Amino acid sequence: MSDDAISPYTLSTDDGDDRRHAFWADHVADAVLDRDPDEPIVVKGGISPSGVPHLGNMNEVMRGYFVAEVLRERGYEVRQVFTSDDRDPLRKLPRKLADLEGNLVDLGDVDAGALGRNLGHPYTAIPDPFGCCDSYGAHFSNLIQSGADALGVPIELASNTDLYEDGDFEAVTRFVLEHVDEAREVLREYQDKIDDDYVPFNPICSECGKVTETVTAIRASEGEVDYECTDMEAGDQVISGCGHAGTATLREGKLPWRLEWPAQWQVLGVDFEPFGKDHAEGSWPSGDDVARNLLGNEPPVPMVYEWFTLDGEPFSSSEGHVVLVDDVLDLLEPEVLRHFFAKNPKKARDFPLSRLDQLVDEFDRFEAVYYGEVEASEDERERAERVYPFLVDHLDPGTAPADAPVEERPTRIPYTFAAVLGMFPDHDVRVEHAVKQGHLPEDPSDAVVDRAFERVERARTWASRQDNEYNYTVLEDLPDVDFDAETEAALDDLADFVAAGHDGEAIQGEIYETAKDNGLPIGDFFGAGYELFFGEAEGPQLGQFLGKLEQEFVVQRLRREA
RNA sequence: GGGCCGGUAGCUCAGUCCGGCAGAGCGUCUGGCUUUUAACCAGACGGUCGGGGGUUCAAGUCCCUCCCGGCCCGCCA
Repeated sequence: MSDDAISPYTLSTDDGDDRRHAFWADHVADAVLDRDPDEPIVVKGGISPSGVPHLGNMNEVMRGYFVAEVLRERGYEVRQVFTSDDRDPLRKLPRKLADLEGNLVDLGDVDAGALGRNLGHPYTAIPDPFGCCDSYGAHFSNLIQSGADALGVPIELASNTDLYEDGDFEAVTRFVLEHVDEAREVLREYQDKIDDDYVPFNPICSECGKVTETVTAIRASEGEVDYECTDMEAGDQVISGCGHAGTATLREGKLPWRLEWPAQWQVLGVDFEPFGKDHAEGSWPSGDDVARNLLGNEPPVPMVYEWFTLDGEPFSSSEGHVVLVDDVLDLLEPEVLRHFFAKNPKKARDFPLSRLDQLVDEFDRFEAVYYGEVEASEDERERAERVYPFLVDHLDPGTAPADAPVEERPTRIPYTFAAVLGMFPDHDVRVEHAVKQGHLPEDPSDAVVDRAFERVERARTWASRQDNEYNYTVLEDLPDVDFDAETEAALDDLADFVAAGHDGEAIQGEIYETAKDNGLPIGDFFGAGYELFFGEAEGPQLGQFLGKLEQEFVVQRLRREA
């Protein structure tokens, strides 16, 4: 490894002066600008379109985005390029796929045989299993693009296949093959398999279409190599070659990853690139080395980000433990999700679908701190003032709170209260409750209600998908019930208790008392309550729940009056 | 085994780069207010800053060491 290799842990490094930033992206932007980059400054990310692009993959888009936006705010022209490494060969069949709407689909539900026959082929040369896009690679690239779109991030998607076919990679590929000895020498530091016959170029077999590994002759000046289509090991299985011996141009193949990444930096002029921690100790040092000591380039400013988990478990496309951006945006507003990605990339975090309310509450506070509505520490305020404008559409980055038009400030209903509102099917009832609780102004305009109630729909979807304690629908009208005399008496007693004004905990206790006083088995009494309010045999903790509803409604329903 | 990143209140996280009283929200508890409340207000409880050692007038922050978790250390990407 070269001695001047730079640490990818950019956020852990000293600026070298007294600059102190509330936002990590400012720290990175400083590091980029210290290089005196030419404009447009290029921020890159990229993934292999091998399967379902889940929320974790969005780090690759969002981490770069915030740096790009900070640079734009400082007056620089910035391109955010995203490479789809779609010339990579399919090495194993994914167990789960996703259609263009983001719905997960089992491998068995598509033509798995057609996919299996394409092992070893570039993703862009494999038919789209859903038949909707030009290729397998294009299909999943589209999903990445729509994820970025949904979060309002303008990326320029660059297909590796196109970069090869259009000749953008030709010069650097030729250079590598002309300096194959030096290339081997650099790579040998990182890979055991580099012998004197190793050629860092993988031609695509003209006969069977597979990405091959055996180059038998190099004619760099003529822009050609000879190859033999030999067997290829992929994990624990072998993808067999067809044995064809042929000739390929430098546009008809690909560079191996350790060279391809630095080649992208050179061809696209990349100034900054974030990447997951899996690259930190592996391909980053080798890429840095290749860029400096083989290609003679300065590598981009790097930044390692930690991975996050989904409900405490690693993302796993194959096991279906994934969530896509579109799924998440059914549950919370884009700005809340952007806030999640604006947090310190050095920390491994959980994305808790089960506790999304906490994530939303955190954002609501962050927003309130920005607008100076709540007390906060100096650090917290500094961070909110700097970061918040990057999260929302209604402010430009760099806007100080004093300059922010207050009338644009969104009305937010606390998330769990929104979930409670969601239990009522009737719109007017929802509004009534929200106004009464002070979460909406008196006589709110339709526009204010519509905007605030977007969260009600989301919270309702959340309750339904999580099937949690908010996933119930309150019956608007008295259901057709027929209780015995004891039950009716007990319900009347409970109604009197509620009418006297007690909180949920007290009501819960009283339910037990009332049942006992009237000689009812407690389970039957709870059942009667669930029947009355939900038309179901079971429900949420009843006392707590009734305490959350409007008293008059509860009393009338308990008395079977409405 | 080696390298790297992380570990702060019950939960979610700021604060570590640059040493200066251990912080916020949620949750819990107490009280208040609203002639109803999950709302609102006030307060309380809650900590071995993973453990230990060192430097310092002063350490969550710097140094050493150990523990735990993740990533990397064959190929691929």
